[in-house]
Amino acid sequence: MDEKDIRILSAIARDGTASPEKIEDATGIPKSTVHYRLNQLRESGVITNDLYDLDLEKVGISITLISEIWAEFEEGYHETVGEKLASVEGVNQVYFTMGDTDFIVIAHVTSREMVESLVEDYEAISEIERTSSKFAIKTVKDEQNPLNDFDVETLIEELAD
Amino acid sequence: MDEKDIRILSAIARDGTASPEKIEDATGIPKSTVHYRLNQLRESGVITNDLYDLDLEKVGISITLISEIWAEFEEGYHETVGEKLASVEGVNQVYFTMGDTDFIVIAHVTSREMVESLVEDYEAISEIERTSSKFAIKTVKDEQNPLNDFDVETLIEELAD
DNA sequence: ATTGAAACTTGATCGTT
DNA sequence: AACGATCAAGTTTCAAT
Repeated sequence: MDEKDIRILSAIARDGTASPEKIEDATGIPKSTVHYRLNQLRESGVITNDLYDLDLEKVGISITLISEIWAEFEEGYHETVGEKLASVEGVNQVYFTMGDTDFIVIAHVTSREMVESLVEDYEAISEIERTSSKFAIKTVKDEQNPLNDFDVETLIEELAD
Repeated sequence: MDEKDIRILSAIARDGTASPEKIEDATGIPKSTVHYRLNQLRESGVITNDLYDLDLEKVGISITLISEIWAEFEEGYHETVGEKLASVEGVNQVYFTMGDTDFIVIAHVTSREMVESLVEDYEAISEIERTSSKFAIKTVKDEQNPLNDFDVETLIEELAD
C-alpha cells in the first residue's frame, strides 16, 4: 500500500469504475501499470470483488433495523454468537463492541413481517439474553465504499508506507 | 424490478463481477439482454456505480467506532444535523432513528488520533447535546453488498413485481 | 516494478423477431 | 423487450527498461 495504490483505489471509489483506462484518465498512471497494481491488490486480498453499488430504496429493501444485542458471557462467545447473528437472513453488519460486552447488528429488510422474523431469529439464538431494536427512520448516509469517506490526501498521509 | 433483474443483480453480488458474459454463464440470460437490463437499471438509478469491494483491515482502516448521538430538537434538525455528521471525514453511515430521537453513526478510521478528532468533530456541531461511542473490537460481518445478505429465492419472493 | 505497443478478449451495438 | 451476429473498444499480455 503505497501512494500509487491509494491513488488507484481512490480513483475507483470516486469515479465508480474499475476500468484500467478510466483510472489512467483519472490518475495519469498508465493502464498497464494500473492493471499490474490491481492484480497485486487482488492477490494480496485488499481487493476482493468488483460489485455494483445499489440504491436500496429503489431495489425495495427500504427498512433498516439497528439492534443492540446482549449475550451470555462464555469462552469464545463473540465468535459463535457473532457467526449465528451474521447468518440470519437480512443481516448486513455485526459488530462486537467494547465496554458493554454486546453486539451491534444492522439489517436491511423489505417488510414489517421480515422485521418480526428477524427479531425472532435473534432471540432464538440460545446464548442471547436480551435485544433492543430501533428503526432507522431516515438513512442520511450509507456509503458502500469507505474510501469515499476520506479525502485522497488524508488517505495518503495516514496509510502510505 | 422483476425476476430477471433480481437474478442479474444477485449474480453480480454473489460472483463479484458485473461482466455481462459472466452473468450469462451464471444465469443463462444472454449477455446482450443482460447488457440491456443493466442499462435500464442504471438509468432508473438502481445501480449507481461499479466499485471494488475492499478488505478494510488490509487497507489499514482497522478501527470502527459506533456512536450514539443526541441532538437538540428543532424543525428539520434530522436533515441539517444529519448532513453535518455525514460530512465528517471518516463517517461511513448515519442513521436517524425512531423512538429515542437520536443518530447512530458508524465511522471507520486508521488511528486512535483520528478517533479523538472524530469525536471532537461530532461535539463541535452546535445542535449536538451528547455523544456516546464504543469501539467495535471485532467486526464479525460487514457485507458491502446487501444483496448478499439474502437468498435469491427470498429476494424474488419479496421484491418481484 | 514500470511502461508502450501489440494481441486478443469481450462488452456494446445493430438489426430482426 | 429479447437476443444472435457483428464490430469497436478496452483489457491483458509481452518485451524492454
